[in-house]
Amino acid sequence: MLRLHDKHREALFARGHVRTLARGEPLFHQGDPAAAIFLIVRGRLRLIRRLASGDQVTIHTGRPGEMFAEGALFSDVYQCDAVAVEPARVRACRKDALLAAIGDSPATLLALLERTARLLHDARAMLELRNIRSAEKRILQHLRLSLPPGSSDLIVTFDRPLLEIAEDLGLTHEAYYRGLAALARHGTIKRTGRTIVLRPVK
Amino acid sequence: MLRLHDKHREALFARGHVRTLARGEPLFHQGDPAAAIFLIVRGRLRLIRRLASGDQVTIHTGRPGEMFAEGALFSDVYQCDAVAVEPARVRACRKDALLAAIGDSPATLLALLERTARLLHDARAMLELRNIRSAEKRILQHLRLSLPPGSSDLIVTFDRPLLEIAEDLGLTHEAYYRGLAALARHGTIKRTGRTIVLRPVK
DNA sequence: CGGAGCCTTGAGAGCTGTCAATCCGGGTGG
DNA sequence: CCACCCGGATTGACAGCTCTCAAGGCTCCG
Repeated sequence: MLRLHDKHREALFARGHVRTLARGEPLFHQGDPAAAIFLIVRGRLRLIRRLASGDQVTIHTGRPGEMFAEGALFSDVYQCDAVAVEPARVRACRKDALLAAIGDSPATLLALLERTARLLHDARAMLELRNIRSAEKRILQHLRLSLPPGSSDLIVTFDRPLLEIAEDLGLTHEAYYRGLAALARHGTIKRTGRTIVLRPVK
Repeated sequence: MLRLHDKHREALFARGHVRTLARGEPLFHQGDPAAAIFLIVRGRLRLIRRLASGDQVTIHTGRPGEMFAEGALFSDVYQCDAVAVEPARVRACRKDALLAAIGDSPATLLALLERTARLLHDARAMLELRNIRSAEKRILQHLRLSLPPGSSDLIVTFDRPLLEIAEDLGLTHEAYYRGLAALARHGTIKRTGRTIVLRPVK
């Protein structure tokens, strides 16, 4: 879930063992010794907790480019099962290697903390977005949050299918398209493919 | 948003300036020099981002016991406005004091990273919960996640109003009560006040 | 040319939000 | 000591919104 700066990430995972998984194939199991953390190269993986009650709860869904199962850094065994939602490829980084690397330099550790804090911030912003019940308003606020910070123009361009954006927002893609269409109809936005221009609020 | 171990927290905030806020009163403004982070003693505070478009988006809502505005650690100025949602009291910790404290000991820094990673984990689990559309299933999965880990019995006891639990789950309290009632009707749970016993799955 | 994703729109049903009313327990002030 | 009030808990009725299912068009690529 953490995402290091690119150079650090490369260094840590460059020599790592690569593993290819079929749909539904497990990467590790709850209770296995926590020996490594992973970088997702392709596909999506799920962390699934098996409970005393006998059933399971999905804890997280990891995407390409993200670090995965970094909770293992702070535990001797994996706390969840990890399985591939779709055909996937991951690169492993042994835990001891990573701990040694960050143990060397407090600066690296601080950078890691910063990035984690930022991810936490993002996750919480996402939760706050989901408190908006109306699809149209939620979509609009998300667009506003997606504005490149610092820039004064009001243009958002998504670099992945709107399908996925909808999923992030907790909406079906149909509801998302309809919401965008409604916003465009009211003149609040102008859309061309994945590029959206917001109308300033007076 | 971070939450340090209690002793550390006490030490850091013990001498901190205390500030009392009325409903709607601002704690700081976007663009102010980031001089301190806060511990929420009472009430709830919101981080609100003012956008180039002219309107605002809520980024986070902080609760009593939580650290607040710790993003300020990594920025020279506050990125958001902070206002009290209700009458509130906070304790400040100057940023330089905090940085000095964690600069002294890498172990403290690592502990802080661990806690942040855990909060990130929790936030993402919450997001995953919200992907469950059905109120009844969402409530049930939340109960399962709320089981004290390690214990083999299936009892959850909430230490705050169910009203707030509902809010966390993104449901109205009415929908939450109805969901609980339905689960009890089907025999999936047994409830007495804020204590709930889950039925094992077969 | 054909297929696979992605995008788009329609119609209908079900679920949740909203509004409203009631009950209960605890705390407060007269 | 009692009356009152307030916040939490609970349930009913209804409207509205989103999900689901379905169908069709688009673009890119083999």
